[in-house]
Amino acid sequence: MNASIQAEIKQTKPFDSLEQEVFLTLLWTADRMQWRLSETLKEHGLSPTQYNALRILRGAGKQGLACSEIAERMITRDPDITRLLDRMGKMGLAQRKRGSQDRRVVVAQITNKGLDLLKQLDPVLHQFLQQLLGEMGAKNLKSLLELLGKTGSLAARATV
Amino acid sequence: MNASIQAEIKQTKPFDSLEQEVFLTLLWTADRMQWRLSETLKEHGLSPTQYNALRILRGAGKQGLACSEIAERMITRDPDITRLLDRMGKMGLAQRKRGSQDRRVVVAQITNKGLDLLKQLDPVLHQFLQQLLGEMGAKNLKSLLELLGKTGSLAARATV
DNA sequence: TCACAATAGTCGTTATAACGAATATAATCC
DNA sequence: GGATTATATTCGTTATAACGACTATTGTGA
Repeated sequence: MNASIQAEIKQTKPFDSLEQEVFLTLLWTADRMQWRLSETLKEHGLSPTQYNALRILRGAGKQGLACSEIAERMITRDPDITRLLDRMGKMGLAQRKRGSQDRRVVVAQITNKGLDLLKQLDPVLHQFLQQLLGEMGAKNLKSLLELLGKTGSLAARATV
Repeated sequence: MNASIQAEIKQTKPFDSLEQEVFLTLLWTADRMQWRLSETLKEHGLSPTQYNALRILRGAGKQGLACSEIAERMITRDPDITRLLDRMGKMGLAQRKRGSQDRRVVVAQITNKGLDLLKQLDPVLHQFLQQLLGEMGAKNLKSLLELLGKTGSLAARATV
């Protein structure tokens, strides 16, 4: 069944264990998907990280969001939100200001330019996802989601 | 079911589509797993990329492998194998030489030091994977593998 | 209220990744 | 067989990521 993936990573030997096979296949699949995403976003001058942050800022609305909150919501962790926002500020997609109550926090907001860019990207991304995963069908996608949920909660636990 | 993942990425709004939910969950899960792996490998002075390359070189045996072959087998794509091997060479884990038939190719081999390191890491990684995924059970893992196989072959296609 | 700890970001530095151009060698095609 | 194209890798450069140390601000407890 997974002969194709095994062929893709040109693994000649069988995997050491089922767990290893799942682990490698999961990382491999995610890496290819992220690559596809970055190809798509590149045409619009964004990296996946920047797109992710922009979506988060749009979701936060006008009141904006603290840097630490942004970090928590990122799909791919980025330990240095400061410079990520620097770059996005330079591109005119986001802006920052000191918090008024707690002057330690820096609140970031999406700009109108950022909103416009996202609006332009929404149908692009929708189509991207349909092309990438639409063939799977709802039933398979739901099963996958359920299994990934179990897996992810294990990966998120601090126990390992 | 996926309430926990949704909580983890602090997504307040529901996802735009099932495809998007699967996509984000997959990337998120893989990112957390890779992070776990890098924490584990860090204690031994390796990055996931280096570990991956080292495993590939071990699999290739004594005759070694061309740089381009290594690139194809990597779980996470790395466009610059040259410098990856530079670093691993500096660490004494790998060595390179020009191919004898085709003098364009550079063949890389794992060193004894590299083999020793991997031997030391094998049980560590086995335990890591058991802790990370062992609870899932064989049935779930096999289902996950099958679904990832379908997904991955879509992501690998050059069509999108 | 004053020291001390905790929190939120920033920034200097080093390491690694990404992008292209460049080099060297091999294969191919008049 | 010489020009041309393809292949394999290297390397210069820029961008981004990772790791810590540092600053500013707030909370806390004697």
